Amino acid sequence: MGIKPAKTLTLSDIARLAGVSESTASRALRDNPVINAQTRQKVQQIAADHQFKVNATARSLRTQKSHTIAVIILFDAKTQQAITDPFLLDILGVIADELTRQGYDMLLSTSKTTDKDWRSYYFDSKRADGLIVIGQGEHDERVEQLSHAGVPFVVWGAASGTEHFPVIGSDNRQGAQLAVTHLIAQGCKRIAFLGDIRHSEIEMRYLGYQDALQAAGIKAEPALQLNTDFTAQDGYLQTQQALFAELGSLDGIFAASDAIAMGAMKALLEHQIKVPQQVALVGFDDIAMSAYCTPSLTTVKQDTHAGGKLLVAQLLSRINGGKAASQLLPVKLIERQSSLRRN
Amino acid sequence: MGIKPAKTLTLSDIARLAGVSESTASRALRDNPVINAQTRQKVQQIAADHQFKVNATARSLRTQKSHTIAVIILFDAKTQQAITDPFLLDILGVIADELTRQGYDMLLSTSKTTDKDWRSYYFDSKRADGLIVIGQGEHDERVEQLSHAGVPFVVWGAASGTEHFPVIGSDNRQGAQLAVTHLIAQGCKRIAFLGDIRHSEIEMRYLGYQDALQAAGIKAEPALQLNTDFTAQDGYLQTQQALFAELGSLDGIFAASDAIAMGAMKALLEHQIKVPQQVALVGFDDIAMSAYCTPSLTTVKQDTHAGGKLLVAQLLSRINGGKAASQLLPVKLIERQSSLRRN
DNA sequence: GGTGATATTGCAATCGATTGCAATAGGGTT
DNA sequence: AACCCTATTGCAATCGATTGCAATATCACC
Repeated sequence: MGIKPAKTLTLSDIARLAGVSESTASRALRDNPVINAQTRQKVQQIAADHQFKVNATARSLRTQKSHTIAVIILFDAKTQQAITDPFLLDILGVIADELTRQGYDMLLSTSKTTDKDWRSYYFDSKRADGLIVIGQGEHDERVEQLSHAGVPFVVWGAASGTEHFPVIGSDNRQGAQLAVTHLIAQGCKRIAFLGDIRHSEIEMRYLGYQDALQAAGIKAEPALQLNTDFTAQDGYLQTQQALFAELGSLDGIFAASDAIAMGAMKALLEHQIKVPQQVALVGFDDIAMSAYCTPSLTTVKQDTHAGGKLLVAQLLSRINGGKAASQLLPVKLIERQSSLRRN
Repeated sequence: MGIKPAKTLTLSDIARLAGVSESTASRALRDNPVINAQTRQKVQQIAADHQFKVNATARSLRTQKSHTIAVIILFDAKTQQAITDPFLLDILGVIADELTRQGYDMLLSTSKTTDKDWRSYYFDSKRADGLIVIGQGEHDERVEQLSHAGVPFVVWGAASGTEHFPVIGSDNRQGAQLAVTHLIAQGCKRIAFLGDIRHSEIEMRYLGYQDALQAAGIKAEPALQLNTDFTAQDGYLQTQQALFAELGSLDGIFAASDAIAMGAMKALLEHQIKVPQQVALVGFDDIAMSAYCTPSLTTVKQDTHAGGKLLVAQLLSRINGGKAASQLLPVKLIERQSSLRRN
């Protein structure tokens, strides 16, 4: 409709147009019942006609609420590349939708960028009312510090039980146990673990791996635990390089993420090792691609939908003066071709 | 260090502590050279000691700049699930890092959530100084409207040449042509196209597909163009369902994204069709997983790094009163197993 | 007609930082 | 000693919306 200079309107413009005071206009727009119904409608009509939007900045300043949540994605200092695991996208999407549904905006940042002081940067500066931290990294002290600073925040990760902040996450230990028990049931005797146990979540998965072995009376071999970054590339390299010596006798792999598993699968197939006949393989996450590689990947499905919603719910509760509690989400084993031998 | 009540400090507190006026304190913190060096240092020292951070809201209100960019991810009305393609994560990560490097915050939203009026919501409300729109969807009118509203924004997508806003994107047509020419060089004669040509980017890829066929003197068969969503699932289903009749004679597939390609590959392999011997396959994007499926996927690599940086650079230039121009980024064919027959 | 209750509306302060302009203090010059 | 210049600093207005409290209007009821 032609180019408008589009000098943005302010509340006072709307008030003037409606012939009322700014206070009345403000109250009318916020549906304050104390305002006469006719007045309210008139003001709202005029505001709508002019596409007026309250200046979020001014409102935030006055109300001391930003209605914004900062989401911080932590990841390896080592991998240090941009966020990369598809699993992150999953949960990020859920969080984004859920926050919007609740009337909050989402400020996104990666740990790479926001170097040090999230508290100051996001909270003290009033950029955000609260924080969602995804992944604890290698036991990041920054997270622990936050809890001493009175900042409302929740973490996606693995609770150790000793931390002073709410942690929402999958039951990693249980999931790993399911996975490895399944491998054992398929006849595997020597099962490798691919993952970096310095991450709390992975550590839990490692414990679950050990639980399953122990329950089956199999002795865990430390040589079969291979530190592996969260990438298909490293899954490939580790499998290739480190497992070489073991390949003859290895008959199962539990990878701490689907991306890692796919890398491992590539390495196995490249060496003409049959999956699952010679080596059975299970991943973790159930990213979209897992069902579509060949053979399709058995994996432990995390309920990202529930997780994202819960993160948001707990954080908002915390912001509104309530309590937020840690919570463990159930996981589910998805059996596919990469581990099913009888099929 | 114990729990501090942590009443957030304001500039006036800092000023008082330093024994200067608020104006002096403000100027000192902003390194205004008019302030005496000693005074400046003293104020900065005190601010640092108390971990003081300027209230971003108040600053924004006063300066009329939010130093925030809204990133909007558009996607299918149909698929309507949360953002899902790994490719998005790639470019999103680059944009996030680049914005932070430039001192901007990033507000993220998906089209699902922000229903209609981004202009009002993000710009008029002063939530953001500018917008980055990723993907044009099925020729979204909202994008065109933005350009008439004086909002600084840039789009990741495909330029048609007629739009009134800057579009940054890969040379999709050229990329598709490379891919399909490569397939033809591998001996393919009947090549299918998987992708939804209602998206401008995909439309360009389709044109490139036709270019290559034409250059080789092969007649394009409309029946071989299959509308396919951006998911492995739909790639699988389309390949399975629609290509059935053609499978005997089909010898090549060009998928408009790697995710689609992986779904297609699954369908092919499931039906014992040898890739690449019977059907050669090429994707688009070069997501991380493409190198690690089996056979590994030949694909057209988009330069997300350059793209993200360019989007940010152009937008900031536009915000600072300069011009922003559309730009086409070169792409590269990455040859892998899924299409290499002679190897 | 008087009085108190109720429904609406407006005044003015406030959120915290920034900045144009005025004020002050030294310093140098003649 | 008078005067101008420069270097620093402070005063006060401003950004736009919200909200406690006061003001006014309206109405019912005795």
